[in-house]
Amino acid sequence: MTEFQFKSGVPVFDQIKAYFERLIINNILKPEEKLPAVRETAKQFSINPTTVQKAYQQLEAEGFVYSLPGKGSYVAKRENYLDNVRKEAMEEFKIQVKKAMDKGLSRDELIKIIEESEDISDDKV
Amino acid sequence: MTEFQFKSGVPVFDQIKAYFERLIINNILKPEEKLPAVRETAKQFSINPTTVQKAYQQLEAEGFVYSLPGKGSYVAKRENYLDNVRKEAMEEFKIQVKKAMDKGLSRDELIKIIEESEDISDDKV
DNA sequence: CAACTGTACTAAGTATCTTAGTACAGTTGT
DNA sequence: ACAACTGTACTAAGATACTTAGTACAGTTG
Repeated sequence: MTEFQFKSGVPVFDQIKAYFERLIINNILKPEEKLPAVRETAKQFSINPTTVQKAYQQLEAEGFVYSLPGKGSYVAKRENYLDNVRKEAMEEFKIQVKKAMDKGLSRDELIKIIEESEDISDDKV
Repeated sequence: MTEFQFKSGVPVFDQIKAYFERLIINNILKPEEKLPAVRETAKQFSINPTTVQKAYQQLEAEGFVYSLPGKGSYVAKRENYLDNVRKEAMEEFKIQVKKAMDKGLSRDELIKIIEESEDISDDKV
C-alpha cells in the first residue's frame, strides 16, 4: 500500500493527487471507472475528507476525472489529459536537465542514467 | 540581476542558497573568494538579514563555504562539496526520470530532450 | 426512505517562512 | 583605542499554507 508522508514537505493533497494521477495515466484506473468516494479514500489513508476533496477537485480541474454530485468521481477520457500531461512533463524535464547540468553532470552521464533506469513499476496498486 | 520570487512556493532562503550554489559549483565564485556580507546580500535583494543568514548557514553545513565570525564567509575548496553535489544530483535525476516516465514519456524522448538542451548559461552574474 | 454521493462552508490548530529588533564577540583599518 | 565591519544568536510577531473537524445541503441509488 502506498503511504503518504506528512513530514516530506509535499502537501498530502498533492500526494493523493499524484497517486491517482499515476494510476490514471498508466491506465490502471481506466476511463469511466469510478474512483473511491471522498470519504472512503480519506478513511483508507487515515486523513481528512477535506484533504481528499481538495485532491479530487484538482484532478477534475486538470481533466483527469469528472465528478457527478450524488454519484461519484469517474476517470475521464484519455484525450482529456494525455496531451497536456506529456507536454507539461517535457517542460518539467527540461528544467530538471538544466538543474542537473548546473550541478556539473554531463549530457552523457544523464543519458546513461536514463538508459539504466528501470521500467515503470507495476507494484501493488 | 537574478530576482527572487516570494510567491513561487520556494522559500526565499532556498533561492538564495541555490543562487550561490550555482555560482560556486560553476566556479564563478572561486575557492577562498569572499561572499558578500550577510547584511549586504540582504540589502542587495531587499530581504531580511535573518533570511540570508539561514541560507549562508546551510551553505556552510553542506560544505560550500566556511564562515569566520568577524571576518566573513568564504568559498570552500572544491573537494569539500563537488563529489557530494554530483552524487545528490544523480540521485535526484533518477527520481525525475522515473517521474517523467510515469507520465508517459519514453526513454528516447527524454534522451532527445537532453541532446537538445542548451549549454550551461553564462548569463549575467 | 435510508444510505450513499460530491460539494460548500466555517473555525481552529499546526507548521513554516519571513520580518524586525537587539545583542555579543571577533576582525580590520585608522 | 576606536569605529566600522563581520558572523552569530536570540526573541517576538506576522503571514501564509496545510490540515483537521464539524456541519450542512442537494442529488443519486436501491
